Amino acid sequence: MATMSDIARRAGVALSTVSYTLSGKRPISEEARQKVYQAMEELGYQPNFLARALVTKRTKIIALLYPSYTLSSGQQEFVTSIAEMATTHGYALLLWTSPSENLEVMNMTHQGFIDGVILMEVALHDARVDLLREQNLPFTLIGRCENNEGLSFVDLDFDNAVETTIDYLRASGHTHIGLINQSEAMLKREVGYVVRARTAFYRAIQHHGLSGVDSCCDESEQAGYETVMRLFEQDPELSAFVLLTPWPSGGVLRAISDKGLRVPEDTSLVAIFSPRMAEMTTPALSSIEFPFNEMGRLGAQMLIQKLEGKEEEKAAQILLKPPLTVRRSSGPRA
Amino acid sequence: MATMSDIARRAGVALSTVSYTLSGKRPISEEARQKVYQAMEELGYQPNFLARALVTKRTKIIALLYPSYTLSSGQQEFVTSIAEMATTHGYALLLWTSPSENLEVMNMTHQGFIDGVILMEVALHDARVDLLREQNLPFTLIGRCENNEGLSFVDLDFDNAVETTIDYLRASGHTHIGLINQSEAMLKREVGYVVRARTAFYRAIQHHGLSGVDSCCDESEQAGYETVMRLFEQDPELSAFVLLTPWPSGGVLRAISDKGLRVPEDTSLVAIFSPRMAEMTTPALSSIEFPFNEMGRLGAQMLIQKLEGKEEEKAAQILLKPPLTVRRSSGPRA
DNA sequence: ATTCTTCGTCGAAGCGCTTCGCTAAAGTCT
DNA sequence: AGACTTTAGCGAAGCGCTTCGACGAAGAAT
Repeated sequence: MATMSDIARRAGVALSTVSYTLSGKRPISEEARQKVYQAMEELGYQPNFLARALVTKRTKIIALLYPSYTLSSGQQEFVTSIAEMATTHGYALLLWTSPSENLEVMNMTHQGFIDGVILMEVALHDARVDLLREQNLPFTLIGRCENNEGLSFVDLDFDNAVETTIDYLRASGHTHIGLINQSEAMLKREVGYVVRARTAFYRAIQHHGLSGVDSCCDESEQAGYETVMRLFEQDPELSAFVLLTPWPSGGVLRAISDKGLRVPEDTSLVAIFSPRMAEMTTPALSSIEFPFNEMGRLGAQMLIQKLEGKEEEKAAQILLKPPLTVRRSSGPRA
Repeated sequence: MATMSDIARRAGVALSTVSYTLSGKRPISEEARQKVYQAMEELGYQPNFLARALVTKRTKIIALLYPSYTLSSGQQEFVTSIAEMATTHGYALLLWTSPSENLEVMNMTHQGFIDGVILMEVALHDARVDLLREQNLPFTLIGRCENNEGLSFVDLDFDNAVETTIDYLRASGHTHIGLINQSEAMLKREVGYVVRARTAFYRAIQHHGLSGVDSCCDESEQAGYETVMRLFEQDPELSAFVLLTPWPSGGVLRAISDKGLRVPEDTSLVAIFSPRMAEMTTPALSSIEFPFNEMGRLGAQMLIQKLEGKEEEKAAQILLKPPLTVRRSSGPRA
């Protein structure tokens, strides 16, 4: 690999001249510029970003920090839109796992490699936030904590989403509603939207004088089946379900069908996840249009602005309220 | 941020002594070791990986290189398993996009930042392979080219998968079969499995004296619907479809249903993609069990072995032949 | 007692780049 | 013509680390 000093020698100029021709931070004569470019061409020069980063303290890498080894269903969909936004702005995306039980790792790893961080699966009380603050690393959240003072985040307004859903179901004549939430593990970790969805669910139920039950559900077809069966045992009069995780959907439908019920005539289903997922089932699921792409893009954009712009802008806090799209899985109670 | 020289000063030892205590590459007295650790503690020292990498020429970062901005359906599922394997071995994963029409980007970006590369959506003739070779960057493929001499790859044996599928359908009495392939764009780019699936399809059709039609299909419900309708126009006697992309599945089922046909009584469906996706539809799709996790893990492992081990092991070439799982979407022709 | 080995430590070079301060040469102004 | 600015380019310092060679002080061997 040719280095700058190779170029300098070959072009017959000083090392710094080469650097300045590349960066354009000082005027360079046309003549020198030509010689430098030619030398670069001949030697197949490629700048070493590591060396540059060591000096400039900027790597143009941002990290996507998620707590477990495997991303939970929804979170995966953020990745590409974040990566796209990052790439567009000349940043690369580093996937960074920190098992939430061992934050030590976060300390040691990648010091200096990362310009900023996007936090996923944010918990109500998230130790990572404190750590990041302490380390003085710029970061934004996709999701939010309980106390969000001074934090930049983009999140879906789950309270609103659940309320909208319950309103809609109530208006369709449903009085006994089940909530099928994310996994037990995520609830235990107090991941923001999981807790919020649950709370909002019971608040809305109570507010309208309805009757509701909820359950966590793992990310598999079978779990969906079992969860529905269990909920029906708790309340045989259930006529509607709200789904927060896509993978169990098939099992949910199977269980309802096994119960001798039809969707949407007897039982209504409303999903709060990616529309692409909602359209895979038969019948297609009515759903709150979870704007993964927009959220990912916004999160990345907010971070990049922090990195590029003047440090002290106010923390941007964005709460999206996507509409409900009615598909084939819901309707008036027969 | 405290640096090594801060530690050295505080501990009253030489800079190099600090370095050696950390790396253990030379013996250090217990006494010195203690002083160093204490100083590190007091100053909250964290090593700067950038500086280290500049010297050692290793960043412990591997890149996942994909050709477009957005990952196509299947590819997404590799990401987490690769990330997991990488993390386990102390590597981080960088998401790296190179629009296939502009490989220049690959040259300039991230020189020095990347120890090795995993290539996704490999085309039969893939310019990126040449480039990577030229740059002397270690890499492995998930997928494969036409000529794979000297390449390390892990791929699903699509020829075998398609043959197995056609065999099964034929044995079930189906004689007119449709193939619903990935998008036109991917076929045009000659992405390996897209081309191979198509070729293998017609080879198997011909071999058994069946009749077959194929079509590309974009990644949406609507596209699935339209594709099926189009294929039925080409051959009204179709009684089975092979699916290579999950998102259109809902639309495929809807179209079949609109035609007044039932699955599986009238029409059989077999998928070649992730079982999780196959279980979302109703009825759940029979499918070749695409081993995303295993492939991702193997791909990452192969690369890491290259990076860690002796340079010159033979290129590992792994071709997986997963079995067909029959679910509810297929059966004997009525 | 003298030489030969280890052992623990130190200083300095160097990875490939950016950037600062300086200096000639050339251009501008009275 | 002299003083003053501007322009283009040079050399050197330094980013934070690894690693090499050297060197006293012990301990082992003769």
